[in-house]
Amino acid sequence: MSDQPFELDGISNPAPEGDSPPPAVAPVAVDRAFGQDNRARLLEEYFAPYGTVEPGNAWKHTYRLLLWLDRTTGLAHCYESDKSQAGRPWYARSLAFHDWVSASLDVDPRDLGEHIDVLFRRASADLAAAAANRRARLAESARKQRSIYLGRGMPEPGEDPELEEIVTAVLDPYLVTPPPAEVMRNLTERIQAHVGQENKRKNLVGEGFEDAIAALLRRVTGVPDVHDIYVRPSLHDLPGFRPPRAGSKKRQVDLALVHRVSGYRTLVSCKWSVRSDREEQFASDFSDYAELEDAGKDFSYVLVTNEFDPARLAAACDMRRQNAPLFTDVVHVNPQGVLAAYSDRGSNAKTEGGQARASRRISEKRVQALGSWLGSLATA
DNA sequence: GATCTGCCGACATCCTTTTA
DNA sequence: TAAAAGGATGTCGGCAGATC
Repeated sequence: MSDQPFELDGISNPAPEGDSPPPAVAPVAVDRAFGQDNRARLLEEYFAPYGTVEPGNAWKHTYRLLLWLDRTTGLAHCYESDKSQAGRPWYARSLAFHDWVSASLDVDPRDLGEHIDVLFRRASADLAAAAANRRARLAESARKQRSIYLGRGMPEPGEDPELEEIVTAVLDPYLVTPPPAEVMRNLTERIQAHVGQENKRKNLVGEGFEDAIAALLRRVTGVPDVHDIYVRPSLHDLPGFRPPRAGSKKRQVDLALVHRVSGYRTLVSCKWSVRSDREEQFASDFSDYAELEDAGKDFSYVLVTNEFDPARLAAACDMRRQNAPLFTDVVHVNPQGVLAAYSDRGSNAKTEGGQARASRRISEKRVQALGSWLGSLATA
């Protein structure tokens, strides 16, 4: 893959608002910066310079688009942050993964953050711009709303006395004069926005992962010629599935592929990460799909994930329905990244049961690489 | 002490209903 | 009829108790 042609300048540090006019926002981002239309626009922009995608590079695009740095460690996020703190077992694994992914993307480990997380950073910039526009638009009515309380000492929007106190207490020895109230308010608003930003990520990662995989499917040579690709379709819009009974909730699937010649159907569940409640959902989803299957023909059920937890990854491989594996294929963005994390040299772990089990699933190819799955679809 | 397991909160979007 | 409000749904990571 060539060096990042996608323009990222200015994403991380948008200019402070001040008196400057509100920034321009793409129309699709005005109300729903994280919505599917804006995600589609951002993906289109991202992939435009590349044209088609080699299956072997699919994981690089996925990580450039969606992987992020854990703010508490500065390392590529591959596990829950509380267990990834320095000195704890997953810190060593996070270091190993960060080292591996930096080398594989051919970037300096210190600069990795500038090369990944494109989708979230772009959508967040749109969100901030849209919020600035909205504030500017509502400023006049806000002024009217506050006017009847003039002189009553009403708090200003964005004021956070506790946070201001922390900031001024720390900086006090270095300040010649206390910052003006407006400057402090602007600072606390920016700190709050920065801290609150991480909570929004999961809203983008979820469907953003599905969109990114769909975008790759459409760009790997051969796949769109051989398969019709559906993103979050209703099940009954796919051939061979019937609508649910009246009054029952309609069923959706994350992604679906239908072979253009044979009509063979592949239902895909995309989950960036897995928890046990989601594992249960896999089984109940499959049972719903099977119940609504109306053509009397087989279909595949595939999991695409970026889960690093060995127990969860192995469990997904081993889940069964009746006398067959639940998932036809378990696809990981890059199993080599998982193995790199497990191979950390600083770990003092005593038990390796889960890791050994997950590693075995990878070596047996039960966990398949995204690239090889895409390649197999192109030739299917 | 490490790993496994399950629950929960924060959030955004999307769809439906209500209000002006 | 358009805008606003309300509610449902679905996403994920964080967290903590249970187990090994």
